[in-house]
Amino acid sequence: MDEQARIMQALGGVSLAGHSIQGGMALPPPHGHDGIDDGRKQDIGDILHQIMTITDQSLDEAQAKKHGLNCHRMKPALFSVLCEIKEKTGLSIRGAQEEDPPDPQLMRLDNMLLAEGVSGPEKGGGSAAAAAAAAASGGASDNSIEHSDYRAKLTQIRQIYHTELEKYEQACNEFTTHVMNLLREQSRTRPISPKEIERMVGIIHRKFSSIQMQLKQSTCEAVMILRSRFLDARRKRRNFSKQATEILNEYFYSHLSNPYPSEEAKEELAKKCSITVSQGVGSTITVSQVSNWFGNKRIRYKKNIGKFQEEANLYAAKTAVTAAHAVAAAVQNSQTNSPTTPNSGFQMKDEEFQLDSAESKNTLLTNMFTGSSGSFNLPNSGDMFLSMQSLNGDSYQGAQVGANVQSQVDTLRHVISQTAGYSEALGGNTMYSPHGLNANGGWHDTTTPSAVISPTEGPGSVHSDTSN
DNA sequence: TCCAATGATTTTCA
DNA sequence: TGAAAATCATTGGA
Repeated sequence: MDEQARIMQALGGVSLAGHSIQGGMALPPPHGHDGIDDGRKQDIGDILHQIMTITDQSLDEAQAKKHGLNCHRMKPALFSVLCEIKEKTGLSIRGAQEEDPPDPQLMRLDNMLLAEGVSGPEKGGGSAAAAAAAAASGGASDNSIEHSDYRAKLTQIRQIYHTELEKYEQACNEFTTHVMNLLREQSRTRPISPKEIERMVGIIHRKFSSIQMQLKQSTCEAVMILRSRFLDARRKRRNFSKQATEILNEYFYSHLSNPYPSEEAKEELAKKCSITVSQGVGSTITVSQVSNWFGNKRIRYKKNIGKFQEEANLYAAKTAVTAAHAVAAAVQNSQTNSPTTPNSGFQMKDEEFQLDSAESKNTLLTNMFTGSSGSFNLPNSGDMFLSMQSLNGDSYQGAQVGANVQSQVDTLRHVISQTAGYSEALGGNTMYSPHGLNANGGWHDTTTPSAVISPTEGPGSVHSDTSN
């Protein structure tokens, strides 16, 4: 109403077709009385009055009035004047509200959403961010589970963002169209210039862009939370299962002279640990975790050898017994498998693991654990342990071993007890002697780190590492 | 709640 | 680039 009143006031004194227009019926006539002028003034006053009071009337009544006004003979002239005035006012307003510069906050949000892969073309749902985080965590492929989780959540955010953005754009367009239609409709009865409509559209877009900003801000917050959780999760740890720790410890203590597993060995250990590990969904031990474990183990062992002696004894004994069982099983196997050809040698699962029958078993066993030359030579107990396990599997049945075998085991134990490094382990009373560490606190320099499975050999094959 | 154990990360070095 | 060393941070038992 105020706007109308202002327009009406502005109309006061404006010349219309050579006549002065007076604003409203209530306004006093400025000049002298003229019969014809009075009549016209009356008409204009009527129209304006009706315009002013049109909103106070019922819809039907207003529609009827509106129609009447549209058909009024003075309407076009009045309308053009009003448009002229409105145009001037509109221009001044428009001049005052020139195009806003791009909001830096919005630009920041846009850039972040683009960097995180939320907005812009889909390229794996923020794989760049995930890769960056992976690089920070030290292993690109090792964190694939976490990455896929991250990516899945980011994709979820992306989808929600795009759905909401679509809804927002739709709502914005619908509202703009509605307002434009409304203004176009109203422009028949009140002066609304195209520029004014344009300005109104601009206002609507600005209002909607604040909603868009909120949406972008919320999305950014969600991404930040997800990211921080993902990065924090890297620090979260779960203890390895007992079996996994045992496997790693067994390898460590049996390779004490050179506890540096090769990449293949690490992979094999990781695989081995993952089979037995039970830490819930997605809790496989990775190669980098194996590396971490050995790194920690080496440093902690070196720092406090005394503390680890008991553990070393335990694992050394375990390794020796496992080996003994494996050999006993092999002996048993040779006896049962080749009854008609006792001198043809015995063959185990692996084809490479063949022995010349000319050697007596005791000599064989002695050679095995003293590292002396022979067709069957175990380099160190570590390789022995793992190789034997893979040869013999976990299904070794002690009951199958007869008295003869048992005596072989006893012999073996005796032989092992004389082998450097494990003498105390089987003696029980004396402490395990840490070997491999040199005077400087470092491990002896060995040729190549032994592997669980040599790349050139199959499972269960025997290596020729004589570092022990 | 404390604290040792331990997995992970960061920094330094060869 | 891998390992050592230091450190952080969580876990789990007492």
